[in-house]
Amino acid sequence: MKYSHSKIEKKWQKIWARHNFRIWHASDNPTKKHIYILDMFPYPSGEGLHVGHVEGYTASDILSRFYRMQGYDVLHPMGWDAFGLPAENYALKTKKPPQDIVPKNIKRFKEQLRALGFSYDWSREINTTDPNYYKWTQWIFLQLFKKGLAYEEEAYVNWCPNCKTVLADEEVEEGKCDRCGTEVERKKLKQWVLKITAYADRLLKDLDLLAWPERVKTMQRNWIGRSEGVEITFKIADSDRYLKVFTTRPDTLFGATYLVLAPEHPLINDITSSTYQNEVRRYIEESLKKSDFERQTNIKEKTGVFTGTYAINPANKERIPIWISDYVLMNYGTGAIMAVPAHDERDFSFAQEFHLMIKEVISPDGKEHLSLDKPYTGEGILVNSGPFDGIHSTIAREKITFYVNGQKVINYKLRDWIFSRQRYWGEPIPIIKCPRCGNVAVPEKDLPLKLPMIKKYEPTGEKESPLADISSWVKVKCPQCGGEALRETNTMPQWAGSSWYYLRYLDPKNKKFLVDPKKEKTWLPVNIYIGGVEHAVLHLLYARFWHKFLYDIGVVSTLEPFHKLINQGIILGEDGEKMSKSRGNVINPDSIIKQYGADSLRMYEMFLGPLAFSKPWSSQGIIGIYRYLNRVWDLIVNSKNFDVIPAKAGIRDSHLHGNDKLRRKDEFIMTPEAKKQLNHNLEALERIRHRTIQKVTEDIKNCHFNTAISSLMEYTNKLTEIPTSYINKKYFDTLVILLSPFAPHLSEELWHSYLKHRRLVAQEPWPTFSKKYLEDKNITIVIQVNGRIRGTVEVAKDSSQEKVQKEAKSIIKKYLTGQNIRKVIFVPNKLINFVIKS
RNA sequence: GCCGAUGUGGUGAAAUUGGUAAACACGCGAGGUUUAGGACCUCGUGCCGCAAGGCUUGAAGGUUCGAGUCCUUCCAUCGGCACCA
Repeated sequence: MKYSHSKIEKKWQKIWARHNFRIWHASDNPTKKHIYILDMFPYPSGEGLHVGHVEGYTASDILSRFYRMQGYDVLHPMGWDAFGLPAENYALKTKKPPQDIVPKNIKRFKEQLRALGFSYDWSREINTTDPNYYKWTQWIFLQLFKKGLAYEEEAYVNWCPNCKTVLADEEVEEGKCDRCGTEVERKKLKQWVLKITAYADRLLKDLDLLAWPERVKTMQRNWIGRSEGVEITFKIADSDRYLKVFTTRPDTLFGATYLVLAPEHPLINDITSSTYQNEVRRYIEESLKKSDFERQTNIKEKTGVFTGTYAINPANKERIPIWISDYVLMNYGTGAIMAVPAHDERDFSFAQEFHLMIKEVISPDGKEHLSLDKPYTGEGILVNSGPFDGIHSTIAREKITFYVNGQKVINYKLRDWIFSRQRYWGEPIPIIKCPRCGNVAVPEKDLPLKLPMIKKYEPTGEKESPLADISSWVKVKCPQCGGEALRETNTMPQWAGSSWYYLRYLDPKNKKFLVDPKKEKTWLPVNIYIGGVEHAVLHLLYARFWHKFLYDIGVVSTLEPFHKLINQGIILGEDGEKMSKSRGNVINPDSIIKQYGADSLRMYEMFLGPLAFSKPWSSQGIIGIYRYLNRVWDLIVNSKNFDVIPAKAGIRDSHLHGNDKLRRKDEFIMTPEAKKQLNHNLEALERIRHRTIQKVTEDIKNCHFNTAISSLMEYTNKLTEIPTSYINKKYFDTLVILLSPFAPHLSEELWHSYLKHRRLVAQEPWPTFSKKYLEDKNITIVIQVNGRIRGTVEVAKDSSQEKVQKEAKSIIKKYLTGQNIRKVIFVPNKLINFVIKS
């Protein structure tokens, strides 16, 4: 019998699919040990599943199957993140509504996931575009609105002229739209904004609670960008106005030789002296035209303009000029800085450009230097700082802050989350704009506020979404005063639905509430969350924000949603480059499944290397796994290996051919050496079985799937060395059970049809190992002289030093003759090291 | 520039607390089987050397009886952030 992967896989997929895959359903039984293993749900694009999805989903499937066999109640759900631009853009291109396209894509994805044998609990399937789902997305928005955490604000925002919508800061990469690559523009627009900054501190601090990869935590820390500093007030000279600046280095205050305002700073009009007004106006116009990105690209060349006005440095009462420059950003700190060119690179280059005074106040060696050719940004001793001379900068920070009555403040780089999109395919924002009452929440009983079908969903390119055209939908009575009002026509961003989906899996059909508190307590937090690193500052930050908000209003009981996060690495093309259509190096999972089967694909991706590494695909490599599965099949089904030992032992079997060999397996006459070898192998086999169970168990727990597979191969190789007829069936049972999370179809087939078990292998308890079998009776001890290996000796386990030393000495006699042994280091069951004088 | 991760054969990679570096595979070489190719099976395969032996985990130091593993400095690759005062 040949291993026919496609037949076997179809057969078992059909069996698993009975009763909507009931065998994979989580039971919600509160008395059982439970574990929540979650995948980042896919965006069902028209492209279908790629090999990167397969990697993460296989890892989580192995874990799920493993924990089920270990007796856990496992929650392993799947769903669809289907709102957002890709579906809508595809709809525009094909002139079909997204409502038609999305279900088709979902169907394709679901078939592909099924063809890979993933053990999802499909009874909990969710879809972010389903009104029964987004009802609760809207509900969460309303709670944010009621707490004042969702509000409208007129601000400069990122506008993508191609996607014709605003974007969140997180969606802009190097000044470009992360979706289409178009350079974003700066537009002043009134937008819905979520106050994520109110949670900045908690989002930062609680990272310490999480078992996440360090780089993801670092990315979030950098993104939140907390910095402690001081606000210092400067008096404007010849005026009774004041100006606040933010600095993290108040110790350098005596070196502040000018101030700089952002071009958007509200005080500019009031303080600019009449002679400089034209110049200032021109400069501001120029810089407001630039996008944030343009302002940030030319880092070296500084531009700016003098206001003609001076301020008083509160430390030394010196008059210092006030300048305007676009290297100062309005939306960080106070939009104004004190410039200390001697100790800051940006201020230094600005001062050089405009010939402003550079005054040294921090010196690494405590001496004054006549001139600086570059700024010194480190700590040191204060000079030129009046009463503070000679004090170390770290101490002077406090003292000078107190001296000038500075206010300690904490600033964050994190900005509030711009939450409206001028596009059709998203959750409608449940707000009614009433000319009398202002923004009014849609009553909760009217949720979901359904997204209406529409003829033209092209983006308007204006601040309204295409929904604005449907007057029957837009015109509405104000729920508060009953007067004529209009609906908000903007929709939510793609990230809304994915910010809480892990909660809905717990209770997907609950009509009364987002999630039953009892179920929430049973399952949260998610124990293991697997997905790509590309969501580090988008989805993962947004979801943590919403979760913390839901915690505050009592919907969830844990501080954090995802306890352990695992990022799978990227699978590169065979050329070592990122897979892409234009490079032509894309590997299609469907064709791999067709050629080698889902089991081979799953197992190959796991064998490739550590889960978190980026690894290139190798079409030779998958053949290696395919061969291995064939060997397992042959071992159990065809028992091809039976003649190995006799052949080695010198029995001539050349007159036997093909199937004759199989039939004649019991007729071998063994030579004494062959018998001895066989007995030795059989004795070793039980220890190897236990060790393999231990290794595979621990490796799966640690997600070391590549080494788990290695030890399965070693175990299989050992079994192949012994004639099948001598092997107790339990050795094959163990192999198939251990293999089943990796290659479930093949395993079920062998388990059922050849090892003749009645239950599914997936429902078999995971095997256990016992300590007493883990170690050999005899142990090889390494013999070293001065730490260099000179030989080995086999002794009984736990032999005394005396005994080992005696034997070892005789083995490496030639290295010791005439030498003075100074010291002997003995590590029981490991090594013995003779230290001799040289 | 700052932050994070990673550097081991021809390739993907293994290696409890520091204790036989290169497990498991791919590739390659030789042989077997096969009408042939493919598939399969057996043996070999870090480097130098005929051998004895010596060398080897990005580089250089250090700690130790002993370092891929610990410490210091440096280099390279990948990823993230980047005028955030």
